[in-house]
Amino acid sequence: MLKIGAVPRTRKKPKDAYHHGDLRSGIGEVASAIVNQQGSAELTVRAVAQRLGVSHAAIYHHFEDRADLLAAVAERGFDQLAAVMERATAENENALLGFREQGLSYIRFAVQHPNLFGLMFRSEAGLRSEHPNLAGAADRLLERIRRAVVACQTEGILMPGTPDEHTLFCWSGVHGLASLIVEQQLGQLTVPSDLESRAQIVVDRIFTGLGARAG
Amino acid sequence: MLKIGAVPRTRKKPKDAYHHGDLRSGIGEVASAIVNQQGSAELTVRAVAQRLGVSHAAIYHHFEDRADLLAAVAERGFDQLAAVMERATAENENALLGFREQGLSYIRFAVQHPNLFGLMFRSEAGLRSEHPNLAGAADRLLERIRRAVVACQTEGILMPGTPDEHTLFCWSGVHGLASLIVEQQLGQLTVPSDLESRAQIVVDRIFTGLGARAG
DNA sequence: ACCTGAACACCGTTCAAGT
DNA sequence: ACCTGAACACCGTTCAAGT
Repeated sequence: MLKIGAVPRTRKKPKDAYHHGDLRSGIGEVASAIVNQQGSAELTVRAVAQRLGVSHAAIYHHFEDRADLLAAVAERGFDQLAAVMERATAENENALLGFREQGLSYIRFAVQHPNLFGLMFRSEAGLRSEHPNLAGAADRLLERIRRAVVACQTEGILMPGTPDEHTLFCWSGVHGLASLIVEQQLGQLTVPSDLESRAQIVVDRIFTGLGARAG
Repeated sequence: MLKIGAVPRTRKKPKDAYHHGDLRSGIGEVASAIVNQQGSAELTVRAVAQRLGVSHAAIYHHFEDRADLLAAVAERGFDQLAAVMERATAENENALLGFREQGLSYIRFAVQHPNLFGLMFRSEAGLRSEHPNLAGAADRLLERIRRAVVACQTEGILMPGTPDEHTLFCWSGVHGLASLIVEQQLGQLTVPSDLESRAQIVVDRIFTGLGARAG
C-alpha cells in the first residue's frame, strides 16, 4: 500500500535497522522512556518490542528477562542522579553550601522523574543482587553523599559523630521527603505546597540536626 | 474417594463455608497474609481464591478488582501502624519521650512488615483517589504525628516553626530511614547494623534539628 | 549472530448460567 | 444473593526455524 514515490529508506522504523548491534541501546532508551512516561508497571517486554518495530522475542537476545530491563533503567537513573549531584557540589566552593545544593538536587530529581525514582529505590525482589552493575551505581551514589559529609567535617563545624552516622541521618531526611512527595503523601499538610519551600524546610533542619554552623 | 468414616463437615475448606457473608473478610485476611509473606506482586486474584477454595470469579462479588484488594490490605496496614504509634505515645507521660517512641515504633513497624510498608507508601497509579477509606486511614496517621508535635510544642521547647513544618521534617527523617532499611539500600554503610542503633542515630538528630531540649 | 512465529503457562476481568 | 465455568485479551518466556 505504499504510495508511489514513498521512500522506504527514510521511514522511521526500517525493518532491518537494528541488525548491526544498535538494538540493545535502542531497547534501553525505549525502556527508560516508558518508565518515565508511563511508570514501571507499563514497562513490558512486548511494549518495548512494539515501539521498536521488532518481535518481542528479539528482546531476549539482548536482555535476560524483564527484570534485566528494569535493572538497566534503574542503573541509568542512578548515574543520572549522581551526575546531577556531582554538578551541585562542583559549583560550590563552600562545602556546606555544596552539600546543601546536593540535597536539594536529590529532591528535585525525584520530583522531575517520579516513576524512575520509585523504580530505583524499590528493591523489587532481589533485583540488586542479580545485577551487580545496578548495585555498583547505587553504591557510587551513597559514596557521593558520604564524601560531601566528610568535606563539611574538614571545612565546617559539625556536631560529633562518624561520617557514616551523619550520612545516614542526612540521607534519611532527604530521601524521606523525596519519597513522600513522589508518592503524594503530603496532601493534608498545610505547609507551603511548592517544592522549593518544602525542600528548604527539611534541608535547613537537617543542618541544624547536624549541628552545622553556617560558613 | 472419601474414606469410610470421613466426616465432610470437618474438612478444612467445606465447599459452602462461605455462603453466609464471611467470604469478604476471609479474602481480606488471605490478601494481607500473601502481601506480608510473599509481597504485593504475588497478591493475585487467583491465588487468593485458591487459598480459600473458591473460584476466582467469586472474588469479584466482594471486591471491585485487584486494586481494590491492594487498597484493603494497605488500609489495614495504616490502621495497624496508627495503633502501634498510639500505644507508644499513650505509654509515655513526657511528650518528648512519647514522640520519640512514636518515631521508633514507625521504623520498627516498617522493618517487621516490609512488604506491607512498601505497599502502603506506593501511590500505585492513583489507588488513593479511588479508595477514600484508604486515604482516610493515611490521613489519620499523619494527624497522629502532627498531634505529637503539638504536644511537644506546648510542653517542651522546640525551635520556631509551625507544627506542619516540624511534622514535615520529622516524618521525612523517620520515613526515609524506614524506607532505606526496608529497600535494603544501606548495605555499604559501616554504621552499626542493628535496627535500634540506626533508628536512634536518626531520631536523636531529628530532635536536635527540632531544637528540642530534653525534658 | 540475530531475528521471527508459534506455543505454553499464567494473569485480570467479564458474563451467562446455575443454586 | 452468591458462586461457577468458560471465554477473552494480555502478559513473560522458550524454542525450533529462518536469514
